Amino acid sequence: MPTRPGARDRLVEATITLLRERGVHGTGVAEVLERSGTARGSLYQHFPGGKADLVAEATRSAGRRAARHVARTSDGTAGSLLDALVDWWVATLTKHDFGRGCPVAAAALDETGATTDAAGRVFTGWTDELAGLLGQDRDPEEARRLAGFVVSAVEGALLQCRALRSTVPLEDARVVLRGLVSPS
Amino acid sequence: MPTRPGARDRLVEATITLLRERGVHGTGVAEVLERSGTARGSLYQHFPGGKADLVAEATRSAGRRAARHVARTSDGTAGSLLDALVDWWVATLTKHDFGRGCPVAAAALDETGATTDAAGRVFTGWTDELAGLLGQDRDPEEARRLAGFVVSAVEGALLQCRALRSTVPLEDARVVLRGLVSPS
DNA sequence: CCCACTATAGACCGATCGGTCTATAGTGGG
DNA sequence: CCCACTATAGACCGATCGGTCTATAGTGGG
Repeated sequence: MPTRPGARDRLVEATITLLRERGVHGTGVAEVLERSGTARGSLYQHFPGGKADLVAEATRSAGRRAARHVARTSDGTAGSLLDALVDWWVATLTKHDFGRGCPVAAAALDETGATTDAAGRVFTGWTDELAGLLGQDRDPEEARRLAGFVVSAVEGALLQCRALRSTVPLEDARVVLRGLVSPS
Repeated sequence: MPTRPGARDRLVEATITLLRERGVHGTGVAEVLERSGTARGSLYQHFPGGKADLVAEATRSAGRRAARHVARTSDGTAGSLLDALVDWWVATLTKHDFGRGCPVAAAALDETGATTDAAGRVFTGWTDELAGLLGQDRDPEEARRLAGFVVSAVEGALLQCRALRSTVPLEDARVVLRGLVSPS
C-alpha cells in the first residue's frame, strides 16, 4: 500500500475534480476539505492566497498532467495525439455521465486574474507543443494557427458534449480535425 | 423615450449579462435584482422556479437573439455567416476587455439539469440552422457534422480568447473554418 | 366598481461562503 | 534536545447565498 499523499497533493487533487464538476465559483473550500480529508489550516499553510491560490495551482497541475498523459499515450504523430485526446475524453465523459469537463476551461471562465492567467498559460503550452508536431509538415505560422485551432475545437466540442449529453460533437471534431492535421 | 421594459424583460436581460461575466454559479440573485432595478417579489412571480428558471429562460432568450442577429448581419451564405459571427465576437471581446463570453457556454457548464438542457437545445438549434446553409453544397450528413464542428470551434476559440486576453484564437478559427465551409 | 394581476420595498429565514484563529500533536533535522 | 514545520480538529467571523413573506400601490379588464 502506497503512503497517503501529503495534504498539499490531496488538496490539489480534490480541487481539480471539483473544478471539472462545478467550475471555480461552484467549488467551495468546505467541500475541497471534505473530499480531500484535509484540515482547514493545512489549506492556508500551503496556499497562503487561499482559494484563488489553490485554484490556480490546480489549473497548472491539471495542464501538466494532461500534456504528459497525451504524450505518453500517442506515438508522437499529430494524428495519434488527436486520437489519444478524443479517446480519453470520450471515455471520461461516458464514465462520469457527462458530469466532468476540462478544469482548464473552468478556470478560463473565472474572472479572477490569476486564475484566467493560469488557464491561458496552459492553453499556450498545449498549443506550442502541438505546433511542434504539426510544424514537421508545414511552415511555422500555419502550424501554430492549426495547433491553436485544434485546442479550440476540442474544448468547444467538450462543452457541447456536456450540454447535449452526447459524445457526437467530439467524434465530429475527430473526423474534421483528422482531415486537417494529416499531411496532404 | 420608449417605455421602460417590463420587470420580466429586465430580469432576463440582466441575467444574460451576468451569465456572460460570471457564469451560473457566480450570478447572484441579489445582483440580478440590483442591475435590473427589479423587486425581489417580481422575480418569483415571473419565474416560480427561482434562479434555475430564470437562468434557463435567459439561456434560451440569448440563443434566439444570437441566431437572429447573425442571420440579419450575414447575406445568407455560410462564409458571410462565419464572418458575421467572428466579427461580432471580436468586437464584443475588445469592447468589454474580454470580460464577457457566451451565456450559452456558461449554461452548458452548470450542473443543473434544466440549465444544461436549455444550453443543449440552443446548440442544436444553431447547428441545425447552419447545417441548412452548408447542405446546399454537401450531403446532409457531412453538412450536419461540419455545422456542429463550427459551433464547437467558435465556442472553444471564445474560451481561449478570454483566457489569453487576445482575439487571436478567433481569428485563427476564422481562417481555418473559412477553408472548410467554402465550397471546394 | 371591484378584483385579479403586476409591481415595489424591505424584513426575515437557515444555509453556506471564504477566511482567521486557538489548541494540540507528531516529526525530522540541526 | 529542541525548534521549526506540518498536520489536525474545530470554534468563530462577517458576508452573502437563494428563497419566503408581509404590506402597500397602481392598473386594466370584466
